[in-house]
Amino acid sequence: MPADLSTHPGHLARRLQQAHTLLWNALVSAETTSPQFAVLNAVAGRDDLDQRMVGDLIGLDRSTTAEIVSRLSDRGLLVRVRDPRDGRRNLLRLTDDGAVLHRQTARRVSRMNKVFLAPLEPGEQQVLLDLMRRIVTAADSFRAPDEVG
Amino acid sequence: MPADLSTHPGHLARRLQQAHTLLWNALVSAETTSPQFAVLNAVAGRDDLDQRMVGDLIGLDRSTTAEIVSRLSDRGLLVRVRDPRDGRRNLLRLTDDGAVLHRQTARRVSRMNKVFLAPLEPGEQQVLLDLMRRIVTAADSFRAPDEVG
DNA sequence: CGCAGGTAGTCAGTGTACTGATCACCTGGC
DNA sequence: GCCAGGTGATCAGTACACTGACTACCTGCG
Repeated sequence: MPADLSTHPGHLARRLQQAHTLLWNALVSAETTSPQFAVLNAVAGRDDLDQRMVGDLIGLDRSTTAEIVSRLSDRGLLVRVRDPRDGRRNLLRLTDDGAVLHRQTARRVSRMNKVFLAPLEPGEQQVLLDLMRRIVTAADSFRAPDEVG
Repeated sequence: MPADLSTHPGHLARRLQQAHTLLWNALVSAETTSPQFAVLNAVAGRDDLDQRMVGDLIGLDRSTTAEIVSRLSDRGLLVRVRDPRDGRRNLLRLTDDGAVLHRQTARRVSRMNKVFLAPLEPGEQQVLLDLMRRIVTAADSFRAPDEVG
């Protein structure tokens, strides 16, 4: 009677993310989460991004981005500055601590990604990333079909 | 300076799940979430499962399973019965409403899965599911390395 | 200049998802 | 029969992730 969830891409995506979180906590950091790293990474080396732009870059809505930014800011990893030229925007900038943590974390993340994908052959790893990317891209254009006019 | 997240499997897994949730709300149900369906699906056609077993089947910890069960129970879709033979366990059973909803939702889910995977060729769809499954399985045995003695 | 419409941020509310602590209950050994 | 250790459920706390409502602010049109 029940359906076999191992043929359901949504279920597998959830399990995949779950496995990733587990490995992240073990090999990267238990303090800085993967979405937090995504924010640090987006802001790294730039000084003109606001929260909305960061959210767009990494695929998060405004509310969630604000929460994550607020945690990073509490930890002194980045600062929120009101844009003097546009009073609506919060410009985000890494602090020195934030830049150091970003570099350190980035190195661990790339090691972790290797372990995460290790059950697959190198060719298969590329195929997996490519197929996931194509679904995500297709869904993005489904979400905002404005580009084509 | 910043890393390219489109080569990070964890980031792609999050985006994939996000795309899935969007499509689920549009094509399956905005009331019943995917994890809620997973619980209904696990319980369907059985009468001897407790919360722990359901969580193990679908890959959820005890706390999250309890929360989801509690929401489904509030909506009258399943009942929690104390096992008379083991006072620790909550046996879960679908109500008639729950069984009807499960069947209806299952049909919509299988349609939705086709749409979700539509950007890929049929062969590629199988490859994607297989590669995701292999990572998840490998992570499961990493988590609980007891089976082999 | 002044206002209409759009935009960035925040807030409230809901729903996963986890850890760690606690309680109730069962089981096996004595 | 009792107690030590294990197990199922619950609770508190933290962190995503979304929608919808609201505020502050900018921009362009008249």
